[in-house]
Amino acid sequence: MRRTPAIKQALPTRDRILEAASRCFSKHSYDATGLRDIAADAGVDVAYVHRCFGSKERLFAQALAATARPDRLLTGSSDSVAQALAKQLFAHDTDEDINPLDIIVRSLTNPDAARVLREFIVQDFIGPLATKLEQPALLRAAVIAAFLAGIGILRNVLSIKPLLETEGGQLEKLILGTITTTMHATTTSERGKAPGKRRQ
Amino acid sequence: MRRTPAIKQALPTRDRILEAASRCFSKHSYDATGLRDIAADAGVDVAYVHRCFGSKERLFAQALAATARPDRLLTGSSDSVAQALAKQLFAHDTDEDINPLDIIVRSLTNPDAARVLREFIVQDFIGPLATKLEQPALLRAAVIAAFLAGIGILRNVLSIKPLLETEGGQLEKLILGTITTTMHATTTSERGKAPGKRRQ
DNA sequence: GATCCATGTCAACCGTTGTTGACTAGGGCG
DNA sequence: CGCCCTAGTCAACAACGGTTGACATGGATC
Repeated sequence: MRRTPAIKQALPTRDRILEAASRCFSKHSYDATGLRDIAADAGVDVAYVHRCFGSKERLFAQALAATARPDRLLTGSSDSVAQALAKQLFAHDTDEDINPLDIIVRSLTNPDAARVLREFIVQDFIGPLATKLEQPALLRAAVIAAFLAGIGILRNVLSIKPLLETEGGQLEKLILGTITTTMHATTTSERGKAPGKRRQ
Repeated sequence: MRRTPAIKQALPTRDRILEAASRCFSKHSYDATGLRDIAADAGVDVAYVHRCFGSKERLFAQALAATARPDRLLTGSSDSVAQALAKQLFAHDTDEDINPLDIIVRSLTNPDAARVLREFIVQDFIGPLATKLEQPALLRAAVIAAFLAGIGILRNVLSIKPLLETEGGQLEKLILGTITTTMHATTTSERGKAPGKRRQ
C-alpha cells in the first residue's frame, strides 16, 4: 500500500504530512477528509498533524499552495496558455497521482476552504492570467477560471458521463474554443465604439 | 423574522419543511445545513423532519426537485435558451428569495448530494438541452452545464469579485457569447471537412 | 550525568450530527 | 366511551470531528 517506503520515510515528517494532505484533499472533499485520515496516510498521530499546522484550514492552505502551481501553466502567449489550461483538465489522476485541480474543485463548497480558495484563485490564477488578456481582463480571466472549475467539478467530482471521454479530442477542442472565445470576444456593443475609456 | 406567518402556517407542515429546506440548502452547503436548522426554520422538531422524508439525502432530493425547474428555461430556440440561461445566473437572491442554481452549486462537493445532483443535472438539464443542439449534442450540453456551474460557484459561493458586478452587462454579454460559441462551434478539424458523418 | 528542546504519542474533551424509539395530543368513528 | 390513526414532540444514542494537555523519547548541550 505504501509506495517506495524508504524514500517516503526519508522525507521530513512534516513534508510527508503535507503530501498526505494533498493526496487526501484531491480525492475527497474538505469536509470528508478528516485529520485522522491524513495522519493515518502519513503514518503519524492526529495530534501531531494538528500541532504541525495549527488548524485544518491552515493545513489545507499549505497543501494547496504546495501542490497547485498555476504559474507553471501561465507562461507564453495567451493562445499557448489556453492550450495548456485545456490540457490540464485531462491530467489523469491515478490513485497515486495528484491532480492539482481536484484539490481546488473538491472543496469549493466548504466555507473554511472557500476562504482559502478564493484568495488563491484570485491572486494566483485570475490576476496573473489577466495580464495576458485584453480588457476587461480581470473579467475575462474570472470567467475562464469559472469555466475550468465547472468542467473540473462536473467531470472529476460528479463524473458526468459526456465529459469523461477524452477520445477523439472533441471535448478538448470544444473547451479550447470556449476559452479562446472568452479571451478575445468583444464585450462592447457590436458597433465599434471608441476603444478609449473602458473601466474594468 | 417570519414572513406572512398566517400563510405559512396555513401550508401543510410537510410543504413548510420543504420550503425551509430549499432556503437553507440555497444559503449553505449540504454539509453545513443540519436537519435541526431546517426544522427550526420550519418550526417543527428535528425528528419530524427526518420521519417525513426518511433521510437527509432524500429531503435534499425533494427540495431540489421542488425548487430547481430547468425546464422553464429550456423552451424555444437554442439562442433564446442561451439568453435565458445567461440571465438566470443573475437572478438576485435576497435573504428571502431562493436562487435555484444555488441549491445545486452549494452542495456539489458532498458525496451524498453529488449522487442526487448528477442524476438531476444529467436527466433534467443536459438531456433536454441537448435536444436543441447540434452534434455532439450531449457533449455541448454538458460543457454548457459545467460553464454555468462554474460561474455559479465562483460568483455565488466564492464571491469572486470580477464576477459580482452586473453593471454594464459586460459579464452577461461575455457569458452569452461563451454559451453561444459552445452551442455552435465546430468540433471537427478546422478545414471544412464534409459535415456528414460525425459520431458523438 | 543533568538539563533542555524537538519530535512525537495517548487519551480525552466537547460540540455536532443523523438517526431512533417511546411517548403525547387530537380527531374521526363504531 | 373506547379505539385507532395521524401529526408531532422529547430525550437520547452512537459516531465522528477538530482540538487540547499531559506525557514519552532521544539527541544535543553544558
